[in-house]
Amino acid sequence: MAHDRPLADRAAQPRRRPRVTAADVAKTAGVSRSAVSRAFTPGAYLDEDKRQRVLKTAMDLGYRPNALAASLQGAATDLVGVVVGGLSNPYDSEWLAALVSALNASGKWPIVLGGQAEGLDESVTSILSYPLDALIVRGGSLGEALIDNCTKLNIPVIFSGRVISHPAIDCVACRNHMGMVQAVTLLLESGRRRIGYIGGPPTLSSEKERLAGVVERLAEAGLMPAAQVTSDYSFDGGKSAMRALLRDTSPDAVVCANDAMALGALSFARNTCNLTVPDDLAIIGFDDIAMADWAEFDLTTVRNPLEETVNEVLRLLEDRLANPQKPGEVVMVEPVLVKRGTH
Amino acid sequence: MAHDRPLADRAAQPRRRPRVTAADVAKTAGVSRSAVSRAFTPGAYLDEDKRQRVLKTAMDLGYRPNALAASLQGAATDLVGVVVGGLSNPYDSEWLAALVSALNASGKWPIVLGGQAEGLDESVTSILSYPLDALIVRGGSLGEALIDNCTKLNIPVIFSGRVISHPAIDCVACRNHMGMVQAVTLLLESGRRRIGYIGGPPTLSSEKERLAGVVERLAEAGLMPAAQVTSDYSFDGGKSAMRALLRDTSPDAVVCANDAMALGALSFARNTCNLTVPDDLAIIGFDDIAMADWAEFDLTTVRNPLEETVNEVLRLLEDRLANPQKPGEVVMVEPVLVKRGTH
DNA sequence: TCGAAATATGCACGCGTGTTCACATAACTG
DNA sequence: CAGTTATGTGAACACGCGTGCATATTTCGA
Repeated sequence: MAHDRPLADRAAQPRRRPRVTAADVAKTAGVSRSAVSRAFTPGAYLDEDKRQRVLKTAMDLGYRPNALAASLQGAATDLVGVVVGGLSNPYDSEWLAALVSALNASGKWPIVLGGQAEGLDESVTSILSYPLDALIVRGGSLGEALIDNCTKLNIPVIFSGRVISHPAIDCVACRNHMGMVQAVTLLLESGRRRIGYIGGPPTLSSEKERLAGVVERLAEAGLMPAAQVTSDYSFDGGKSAMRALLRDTSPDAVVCANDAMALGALSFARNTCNLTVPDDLAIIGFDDIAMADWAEFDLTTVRNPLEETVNEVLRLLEDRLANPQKPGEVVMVEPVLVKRGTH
Repeated sequence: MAHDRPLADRAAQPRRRPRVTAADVAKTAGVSRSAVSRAFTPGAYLDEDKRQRVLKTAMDLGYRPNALAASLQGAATDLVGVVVGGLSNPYDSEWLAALVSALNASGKWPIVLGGQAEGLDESVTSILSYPLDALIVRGGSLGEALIDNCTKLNIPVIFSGRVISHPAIDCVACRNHMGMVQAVTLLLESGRRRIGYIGGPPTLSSEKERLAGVVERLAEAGLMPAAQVTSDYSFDGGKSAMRALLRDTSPDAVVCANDAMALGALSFARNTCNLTVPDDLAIIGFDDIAMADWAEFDLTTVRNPLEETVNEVLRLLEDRLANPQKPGEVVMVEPVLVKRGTH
């Protein structure tokens, strides 16, 4: 911690030159500091000539109001925390890119936490020292413990990809169960009967829902999963899972909990096992990432609508900021079965 | 702008409950506000019992020091701006993920700008209102105009993927020219003579270097590019470029300015034109993104070392913060030819 | 010409911190 | 016990800013 550094050291260290301040501009332009502040405040009384002079001086000195100091007076900071787990899942990357872009477009500035799972809780704790306007959390990347923290700090939390039953929390999530029912139904209709499943980390609520969707739809048809393996949502994880799965059983279809694993499974089946997809084996994924549509893969999958999800997150954010006391809202997004060439 | 909102409206709008403050904790715990501050400051004189009492109260109330208010006293904010262009290039996504992860690990909090090109300059201007410790800029996503702005605001700038000749700016970049020389040399050695090139946006300095590497190495062998097309660093762009290229010429090898385009080109050549790679046509990319190693592609490429780049960015950042006045540093990263199955 | 309304401006305050400074108490020292 | 030193502590200040308030200047109507 910087605090531990003795004061003598801190003085010895070359201090960075301080930022240009409104007082500096005032002195240079020969006006009062209030005038400088007013020059940057639309609608404030200030002689037009003087305003121009102040703005000119500010431009020369490279001054601009310090948003943090301004926020001390109660204004919004426009800073939004964004927590995303390990970015090994391409869908998370796409989600992050879309969200960052959308936040920027509406004048919010995302402080991003993620990339590694370890130390994430700690990072979130640190970031709560900043007066964020809100915190946006991707899926199961975080425990529910932080909700209390945020509530006490009056920082609204918005979950994406996970439903939280809490009176004042907003969520956007996909109907995972329904999506998987559609996928399995498609397989059953084309005569598949030995259907395996490659799942993600079993602790995630979305994973539980997807698994349940598969199992229950199969049960409805009087079937059980032909095999079931757990992996980590990554391409390589999908490959390993497929290896394990094919070692013990010979399914005629495999449903994967996300596209990255589906692509890995597909790759392993084709290139290592010389299986023909979909003739020997059907594979269906979940998410519909950009790569699913590439000719090499042409993956049949369940679309987890990205644009709609991000739009809803932003709408919830704006609503929440406009009315901090409103009750929590749960938005469900409808999955769409995308039939391509692997079923 | 929020400023335009009349005061009456702002008052009518439901104010968010203010954050718990040190004064609140002091009152509740029955101590002075100074004591609260000291309780959170390692090495400050404070009775241990009292400190525990304060911390307990703070925990109950959900208090934690406001980092922004604290930064007013001259401390570092630990906020770092990160500017990345449109994230259509997967290498940019990988770069962002690695950088965010590394920054988090060293206690810096990245404010991310990117996703769309339009309005990026404007966004950067907005974000400079915050007292950032530094600004990290990816490649050619931004004009040099902002350097002046940042210099005046005393915000250090670090470029990644681009060399800037400025006395006080740090950069990390790959020897693009050398990388392309290696790629072309490999093709020449295996007997290729009709070598085409698919380039990225010609305004980028890295693009100019890569193109120059290709052209000059060919010239050295007494050759000229068999064809040359410009595209946008995306997978689909690579497909289109390959279509255009094959319409007019029949090269025996194509060098691509990045992997995403190379994969698109590879996909088009194989799936649409039924060409055999590498027998009919060799394809070499640049970057070595994760997908290049997938069995479907097995792309021969020039590695643009990601981990090393990010490590250097972080080192430059720490050095710069430790010594704001030190001269700018240019770090060159060595590309590595990765021979796989497409040459 | 005089009063009132409109416009322009400086002073002072508060936002939430960390830290200095002066002071009060406790613990030693001789 | 008197004198010095260690240990705690609260009041006060500064950080950079926006804004309420009171005051100074100008404009306007009668």
